[in-house]
Amino acid sequence: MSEGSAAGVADIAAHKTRGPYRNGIKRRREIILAASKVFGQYGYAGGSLRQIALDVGVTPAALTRHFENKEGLLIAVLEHWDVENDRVMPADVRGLTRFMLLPYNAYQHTLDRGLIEMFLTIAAESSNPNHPLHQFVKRRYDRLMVRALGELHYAQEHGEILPMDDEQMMREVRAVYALMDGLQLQWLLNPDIDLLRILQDALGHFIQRWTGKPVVWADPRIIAKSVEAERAD
Amino acid sequence: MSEGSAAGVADIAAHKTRGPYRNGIKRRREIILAASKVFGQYGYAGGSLRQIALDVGVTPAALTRHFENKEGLLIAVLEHWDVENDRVMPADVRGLTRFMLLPYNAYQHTLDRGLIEMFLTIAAESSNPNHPLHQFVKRRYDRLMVRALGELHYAQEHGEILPMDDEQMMREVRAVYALMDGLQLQWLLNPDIDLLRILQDALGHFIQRWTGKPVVWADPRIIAKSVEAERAD
DNA sequence: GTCTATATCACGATAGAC
DNA sequence: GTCTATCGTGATATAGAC
Repeated sequence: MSEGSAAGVADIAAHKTRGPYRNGIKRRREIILAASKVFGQYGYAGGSLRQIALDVGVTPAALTRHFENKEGLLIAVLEHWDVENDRVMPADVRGLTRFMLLPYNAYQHTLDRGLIEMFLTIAAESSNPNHPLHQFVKRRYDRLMVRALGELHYAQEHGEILPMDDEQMMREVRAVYALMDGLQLQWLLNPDIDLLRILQDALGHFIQRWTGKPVVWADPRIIAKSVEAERAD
Repeated sequence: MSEGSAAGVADIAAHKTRGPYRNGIKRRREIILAASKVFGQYGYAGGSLRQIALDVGVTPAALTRHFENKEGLLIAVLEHWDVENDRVMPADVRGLTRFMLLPYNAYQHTLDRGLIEMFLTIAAESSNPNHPLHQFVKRRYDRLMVRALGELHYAQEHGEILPMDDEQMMREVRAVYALMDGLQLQWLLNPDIDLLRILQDALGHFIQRWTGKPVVWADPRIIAKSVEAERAD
């Protein structure tokens, strides 16, 4: 849940160019931000359109003008943050470097508590096949896995890591992302833990096995730079 | 979320011995099982007392005779499964052995999908400090961490692992449980993944680092035996 | 594009009969 | 111990005025 695809860009772009929505795009953004906060705090089932509308300063009816219904709003929210995340973890960061950035990426997320709450809550909530958003969330996570697997392949093809068979690669990728998600859950329950350090330690051992060489983590100032990038919205 | 304390035993025992509740204990159990299913499927906020009552075959009013309110019911559910889990992961399994059993323990959980759904959903949902169950769940996870840390200490004192400082131990423990929780989340979204194998692989590398020796996993028949134990309810 | 007003429904909880 | 009946609340969603 810590990284995402760029689905939904076209959708948002459409609203930017089509006439009738010219003035609505700003309000639409406000709604998405408020919805992120509310869904993060109370989950999807627990969060109400009323609360979101109250936050924005409009009535619930105004929300259903911009988004078909509650479900559509959540989907828009998820897609919005997928796009946002591309700014922190650009698509042109490939191979092993992408994995090396994961701890920073997770650390970034801790700067906005509501986001982690939302993604984890939604993921757990929608895990049941009967949940209206199950397919959407499942596909989203599948894409994330495929993408990560591709990057590990890339690393191998470019000689960044020792040879490894496909099945093994998949297991490594799943373990790494499990680590990320699980640790973010722990951070939610106890924000005092040193998420960056624990993640670097654990991921470092994974990567060390992959490369056969000790891991050297980048200068912490990289964090500051990335933070800056994310804050610039 | 994969292992728990034995809190609540006294509570349940009281209902067994005290007169007025003599006949209520069976119904109480039915309610707890139904509640596990419903909370697992819909989360705490999303699950309703009505649905639980419908499952049991009584009216919602009957539920509030057995449990003060919705919150009290969920707490009873969590405590019930903590006790159940002690049968699979007995308290007298100490040190490194306890960690070696974690993959089987997680695998056990996959036999009853509702349980993983419930624990993960509740954990994510209640992670917000404003949630009525936040303190309860936080304390529960804290106890789990302290217990696990204690077992790693035990392993060190008995020469099962190489020396490690306290801070490092805590990080190792947190990483291991993050792995467990995160992988169970992935399993919920895609039950086809080989949870046992991925967990043994990843945890194996942790333990290998701790001991300095390769890990040999126990005969898979151990799984069958444990399953049998859990099924016997 | 946003409002007010409202339809419709489900929720948790309680009172009191049996 | 369980029932019926009901209260008060808050939910999503829609209709129609402005």
